[in-house]
Amino acid sequence: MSEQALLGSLFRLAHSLKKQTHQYIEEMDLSIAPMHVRVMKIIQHRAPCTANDVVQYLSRDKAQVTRLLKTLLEEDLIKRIPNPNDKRSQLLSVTSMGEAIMEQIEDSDRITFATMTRNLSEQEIAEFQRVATIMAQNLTKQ
Amino acid sequence: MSEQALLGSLFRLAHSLKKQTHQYIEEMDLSIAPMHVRVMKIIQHRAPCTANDVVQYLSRDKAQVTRLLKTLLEEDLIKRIPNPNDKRSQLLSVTSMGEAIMEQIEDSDRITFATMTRNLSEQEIAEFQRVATIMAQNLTKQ
DNA sequence: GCATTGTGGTTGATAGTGTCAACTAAATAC
DNA sequence: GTATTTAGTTGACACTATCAACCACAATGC
Repeated sequence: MSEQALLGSLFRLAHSLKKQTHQYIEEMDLSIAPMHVRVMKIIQHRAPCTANDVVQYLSRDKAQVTRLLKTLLEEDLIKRIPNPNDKRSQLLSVTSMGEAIMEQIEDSDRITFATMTRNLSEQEIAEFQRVATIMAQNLTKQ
Repeated sequence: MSEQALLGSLFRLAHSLKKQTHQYIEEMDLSIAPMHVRVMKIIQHRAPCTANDVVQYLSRDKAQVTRLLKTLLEEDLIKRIPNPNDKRSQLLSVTSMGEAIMEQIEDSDRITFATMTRNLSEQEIAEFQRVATIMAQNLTKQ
């Protein structure tokens, strides 16, 4: 029975987080969606990286990633240059405009994070994160 | 920075869980989706309940819930009877066929849960669940 | 070299998830 | 008893996700 409670809490948590993201994206007047933000974060964090790196990290279909990148390129939030090691792929990085947007997004994330973790201690949060990471790994590389 | 890691783990976790659900639904040859399963769990757990109860619990639009219920009714997995207290709404419950399906689903959930929580102790899991619930509440009733 | 096979990425089609707005019917407020 | 609110339905549409077919280049094997 407690499994159900856990699964339920996790889904509600993920849904609330996505909703929050959706909301602040709208307030910033960006014509992108939560998944675009996630992709930008990945690119920013692992640049220079390829579309395939994003696919691997998100465990999503490459078709979806192609489309997410297409929008981000159209919006000038990311750019890409030829990959010297492989003419089939290109290296992705965030544009200066994208960086500026990311700063705002990070601010909003901090607020969301603070809301989510209010009345929780540093230790509780750290422990939660540790276990969440283990669980995510357990499910992906089974 | 650690916020990003936490958010990332949570999203990957939720995505993996949905993917698992999708997979075992397919293996059972059910013509429903993960959200239908979640709705069935809610109805089973809180029967007799109304469509509105499901809406509240999921924090989803009532239009979506209407359509999820429609499919479940067509598939004879749930049934509904007039609500004696309110002629606008109806009381939902799981059919015996639905109950049988739910048992299989619970089995699959147990496997998923075991996979997800392998190499984690009872305490770690309990603590994780406690914090997850608090976080979900923090975000919903802000 | 050159054919075979594999990989990075794109495109089309389609299923699933989520929300908004307009509406009906019944309940509640006054 | 009219006005307002609430439960649920329907239409329209955006977002998320996957599959299959395809092209271009890379890697392998001969």
